Amino acid sequence: MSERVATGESAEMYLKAICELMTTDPLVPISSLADRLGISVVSATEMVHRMRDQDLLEHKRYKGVRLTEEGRRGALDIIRRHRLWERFLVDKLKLPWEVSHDLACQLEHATGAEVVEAMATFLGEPTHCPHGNPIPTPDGTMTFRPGLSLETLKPDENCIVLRIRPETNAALSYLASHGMMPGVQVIVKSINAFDHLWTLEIGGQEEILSKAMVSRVVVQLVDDPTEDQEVEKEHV
Amino acid sequence: MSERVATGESAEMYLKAICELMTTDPLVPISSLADRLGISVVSATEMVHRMRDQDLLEHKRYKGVRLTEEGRRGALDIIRRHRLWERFLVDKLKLPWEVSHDLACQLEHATGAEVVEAMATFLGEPTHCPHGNPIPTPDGTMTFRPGLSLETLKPDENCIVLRIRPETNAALSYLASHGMMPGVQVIVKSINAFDHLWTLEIGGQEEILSKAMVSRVVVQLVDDPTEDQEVEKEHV
DNA sequence: ACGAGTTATAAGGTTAACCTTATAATAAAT
DNA sequence: ATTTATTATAAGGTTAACCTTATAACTCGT
Repeated sequence: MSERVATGESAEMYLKAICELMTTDPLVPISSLADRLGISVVSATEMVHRMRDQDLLEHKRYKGVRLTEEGRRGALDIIRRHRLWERFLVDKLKLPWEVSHDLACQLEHATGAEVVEAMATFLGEPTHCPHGNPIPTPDGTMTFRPGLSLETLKPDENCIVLRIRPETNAALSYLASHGMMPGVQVIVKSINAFDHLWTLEIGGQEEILSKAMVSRVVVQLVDDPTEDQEVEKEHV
Repeated sequence: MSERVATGESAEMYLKAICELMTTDPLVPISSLADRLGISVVSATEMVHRMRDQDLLEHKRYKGVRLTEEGRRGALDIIRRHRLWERFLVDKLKLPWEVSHDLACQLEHATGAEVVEAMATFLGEPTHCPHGNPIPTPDGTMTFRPGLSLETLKPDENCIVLRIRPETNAALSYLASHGMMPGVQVIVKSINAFDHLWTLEIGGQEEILSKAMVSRVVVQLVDDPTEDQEVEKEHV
């Protein structure tokens, strides 16, 4: 993770986007990529070709795109830079949790290895970003804390938020405004199967969220559901 | 100094360069500009035209370029961002003094007002960069500590280094390797008028520097030249 | 006041990263 | 198996920021 692998800011954005979209399927359709980056499919295809020529990825026609080992290294490098900047912005500069993502997007492209590693030391080698996602190590490893999607829970189940994912500013702001952030306790109150609305108790407050939002939250079950109030005190 | 005035990284570099070259003459020839930015005169001229159309500067044919009020504001904004990043890199990340300039050049373009001001607070509202140059205030003021060029001194004169200027990585590294940095005491030992070499005592070490390098150092005279050793202890 | 040297402009080229519109190839679903 | 929807490619355009080479305009020193 020492020398920069991608040429240009743009390629870095592509690598990061592919990495994020990879979680559902390792083969990422160019259309999803274009969609996420807010550019046309034609432009994305062009860029994919350029990146294929640089051995950053493979392209299976009509199927999608998959990172090569070199591409994966580059992607993790950028994600490391990104998440370290997020930690800095939140922990040191006390900037709001929700805006740190977009601000880090600017900074991540302007940071070489020397600065990133000095930052990591300065921040105390953090392992997770403020949104709960793991920070890749310099040797290219990224391990998620085991958890399950909030949408798999049933009413009355009790959990702690591990992370929000994928990270986009709009979603982060929205969830933050409902108190949804890593470390917070959530209890499923009821699920309306008809219009897909979830009523949740988030850190003691009752909130209603759509299934789409609920599906972005990864949690860890709290096995001991004796008295809600008691458990809450333990964990918040 | 809130909203960004310049379009693109490149324009920001031009503004900064003009501001630095302005110190000798308020009318900066395009050729000097091109020289400093390491680009062709034709390209610099093109860019100057674009920036003139954006009212960032005026161009007096065959004379040079002068910043408008808007351009000046933009330039000071970038210089503020740049010098705050330098302080961060040196003070917090403990990166070497000489490399901080180039690293800050990357970061300065990736930082909006919110981050810069949060940084300033975090750093304790510093007034000078690690090379001794003043950090502009958010309202667009920049005041130099009064000083004189080291090249105006005579043998046996005694001074403290205030700043190095203009900042370029090569010059900073070179001067740093000879112990020349703000706060250090310098005594002029002898000046060879023939090949323009200056023999100096820099922080107790005898060093030889060219006139070109000496001219980049701004100092403050030490009025009390009783016993060199004594004075040194007071000031280092 | 003229010629050397500087400065500006004109003309045409390059690259990266985007765009639109139109057509062709393939996958998936009836 | 054929239609529909997705995906890819072809063709041509745009913008910012650079480049070179050539020519024109101007300044300044003698």
